[in-house]
Amino acid sequence: MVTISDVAARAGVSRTTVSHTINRSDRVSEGMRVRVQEAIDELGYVPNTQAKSLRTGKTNIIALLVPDILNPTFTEIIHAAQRSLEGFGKDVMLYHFDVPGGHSIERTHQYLSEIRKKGVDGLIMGDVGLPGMYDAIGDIPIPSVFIGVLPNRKVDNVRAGDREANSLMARYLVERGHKRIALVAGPSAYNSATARAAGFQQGAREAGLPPEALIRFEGSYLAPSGEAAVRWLMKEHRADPPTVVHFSNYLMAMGGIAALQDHGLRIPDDIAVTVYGREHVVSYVRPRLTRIGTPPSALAQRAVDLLMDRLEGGFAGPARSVVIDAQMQIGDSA
Amino acid sequence: MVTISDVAARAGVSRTTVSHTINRSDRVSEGMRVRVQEAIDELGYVPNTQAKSLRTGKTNIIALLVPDILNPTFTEIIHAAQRSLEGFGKDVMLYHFDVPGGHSIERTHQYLSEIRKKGVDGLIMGDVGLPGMYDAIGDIPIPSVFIGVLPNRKVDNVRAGDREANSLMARYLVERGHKRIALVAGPSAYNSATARAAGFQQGAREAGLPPEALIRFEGSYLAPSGEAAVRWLMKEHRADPPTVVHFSNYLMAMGGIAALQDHGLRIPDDIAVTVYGREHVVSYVRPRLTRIGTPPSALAQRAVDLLMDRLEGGFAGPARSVVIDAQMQIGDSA
DNA sequence: TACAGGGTGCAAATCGATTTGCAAACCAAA
DNA sequence: TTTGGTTTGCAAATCGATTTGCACCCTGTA
Repeated sequence: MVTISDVAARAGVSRTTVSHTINRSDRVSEGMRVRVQEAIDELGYVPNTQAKSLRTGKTNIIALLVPDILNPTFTEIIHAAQRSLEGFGKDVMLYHFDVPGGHSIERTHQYLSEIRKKGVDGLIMGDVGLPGMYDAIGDIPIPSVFIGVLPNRKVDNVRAGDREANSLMARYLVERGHKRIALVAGPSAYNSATARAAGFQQGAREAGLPPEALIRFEGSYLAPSGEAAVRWLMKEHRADPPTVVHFSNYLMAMGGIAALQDHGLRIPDDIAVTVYGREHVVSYVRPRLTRIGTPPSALAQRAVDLLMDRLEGGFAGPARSVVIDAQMQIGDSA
Repeated sequence: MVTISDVAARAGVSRTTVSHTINRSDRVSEGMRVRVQEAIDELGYVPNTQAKSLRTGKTNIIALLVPDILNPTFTEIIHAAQRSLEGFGKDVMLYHFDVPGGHSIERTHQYLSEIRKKGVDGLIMGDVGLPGMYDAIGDIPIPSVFIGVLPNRKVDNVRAGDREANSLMARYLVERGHKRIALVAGPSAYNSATARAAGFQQGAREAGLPPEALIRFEGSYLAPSGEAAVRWLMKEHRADPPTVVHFSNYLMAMGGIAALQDHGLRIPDDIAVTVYGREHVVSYVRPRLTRIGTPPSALAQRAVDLLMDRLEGGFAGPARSVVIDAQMQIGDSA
C-alpha cells in the first residue's frame, strides 16, 4: 500500500505538505501543489480512510435504520436518502431493524447500541412500532433524525400529516355518498397508525357519518393482513357490506386488493378502494387508486437536510419537527 | 471518549491485557478476564472501530452495489444480503449505480474506483448493462462477487439459469397451443437480456413455432417500457395480435399489465401473460401470474456465501461461477 | 543595515487500537 | 535447591493520516 510518506519522498517534501495539498489548505504554493499532485498520480496514492477517520474523529458514514427494507415505503426512503447523502460525500450503512428472532424491546435496544458503536457520524431511522422505543431514541449520542410520528421531542423528526390527510380522505368518501365505510388500520403500537385511524374517524364523523357505519379492522401494516381484513369483511359483514375500503398503508392495500379480486369483486363497480400512501409503485396498480399521502422520498430528502444541517451547517439547537403536507390524487378506484 | 488505556488503568493492568481479554485470546486467566470485564462495564468502554481497522487492515464492511435500489429485484437482493452479512458480523454499505447524470462508462469507472477507496473488505455487485463494464470488473483488487450473467471468468459469479428457464417457458406456451407469441425482451446491453431472449427464441423454435410467429420488442427492463411494448403491440400488430405476451423481467411486466388493463383487455381471457421473475412481490399481482425464475434472495444468499468463503474461509482459488436453477409456477394468467 | 510580517515548509505529537519480543512468576520434576 | 517449561503480563513499535508550533526565507519599509 502506498502511503502519504511515499508520496512525500517522491515529491521531495514532508508529509505535512502532502496533507496540506490534499486538503486544499491555502498553505501551499501553486508550484508545490502541482509537484505533489504529480507524485500522487504517479504512485496512485489513495488516502487511507481509516487512518483519516481515526485522526479527525469523523467517518463520513451515516447509518440508515429501517424496520423493513422490502416495504416499498422504506425502499423509497433508502433510495432517496442514499442519493441525497451521496451528494454530500457521505456513505450509507444500511441496517434492518426487524431482526430475526423478533421484536423484543431488549433485543432492539441492544441492536441500536451496537449500531452506535460503529462510529457513524449520524443516524436516520424509520418508525418502528415498539413500545418503549420512542423514549429510548433520545439517548442516542449522535445527530439523529426520526422519520415518523414521534410523541416526544427528543430528536429531529420528519413526518407526514397523517391525521389531517386521513381526515380529508374520510370526508371525501362521505361526501361522495358512501354510507358504510371500512377502515383497515395499522397496528396501534405505531404512533402513525393511531394518528391515521384517529384522523379518519374524526373526518368521517365531522362529515356526518354515524359512528356505527364505520367498520374498523386493525391490521399489521403488512400485505397478508390486508388479505385478512378482506376475508374478515366478507365473513363478518356479508349482510351489511361496506361500499368502500380504505387501507392505512400501501402494503395492506396490495394484499387487500388481491383478496378482493380473488373474491371476484370488481373495483370500483362492486366495491371502492382508497389508500393512504404515495409510494411511486402505487401508480402501477390498476384500476388507478384514489390516494392521499406524502411521498416517502420527500420525507427522506428532508431528513437528510435536517441531519446535514447539524453535521455541517453548524446547527446545534433543540430538536425540530417538520411536517410535510399530503397531497390527494383522484384515481378510478373510488 | 473512554479508551483502552482508561480501562487498563481502572483494572490496574496494561493495555495489552485488556486487548487480549477482548479478543478472546487464551492469553489471560479467568480471574483476569473477570477483572478487566468489570472495568469495561463500569466505564462503558467501546472499542474504537477506526483505530481497530487501521491496525488490523480490516473494516468488516461489505459494499453492496446495485443499478437501482427501487427495482424489486435488487431490493430483494439488498435485503437478503444485508440479513445474511449481518449474521457474519459484517456491515453493509449501500451504493446506487445508476448515478444522476447517466451511464457513461467513464463516470462508471470513476464511481467504481471511488468505492474501492472506501476501504471495504469485499464487494457484491448487481448486473449493470454497461458496455466495457464487464471487462473492468476483473481489476477490482478486493474479493468481489458479481450477481448476473458475466461473460468472462474474472470474479466470482452467481447467476440464474436465464437461458434454460426462458427456453422452458417458451416451450410451455407453444405446447399450450399458442400460435402467436410476443416476447418483451430486455436491453441487449445486458448479458442477461440477450441470454433470456436467446433461450426463449430457442425454446419456441424447438417446440415448433415458426420464427415469424414470434413478435419481439426490446425494452429497457423498466416499467415504462413494458407499457410502451403493449402500446406498440396494439398499434403495429392490431391485425394479427399475439395470444400471449412474455415479459423478460418483473418491472416490464408491471408496466405491461397496467397498460393491457388500460386497454380494457382481460387476462387471460383476452390475452395471456407470463413473466420471467420470481420476486416475492409477484405474488400480489392478480390474476396470479404464470412465472419462472430464481428468487433474487437465493442469488444474494449464495453470493454472500462465496464472498465469505474468500474473506474468512481462506479460499483463494480461481473465480467460481454458480448457477441456481429456475423453478416454474403456474398461475392463472397463462 | 535592521526589522516586521506574510508566505512556506518541516519535525514531532497525536488519534486508539493490535501485536511482537521479552521478562517475571509459577509449578513440577530431578 | 535447581532446572525446564508453561502461563501470564508488560513496554514499545506500529498502522497512516492530521495538526500544532516553530523555523526559515523573502520582500518592503524605516
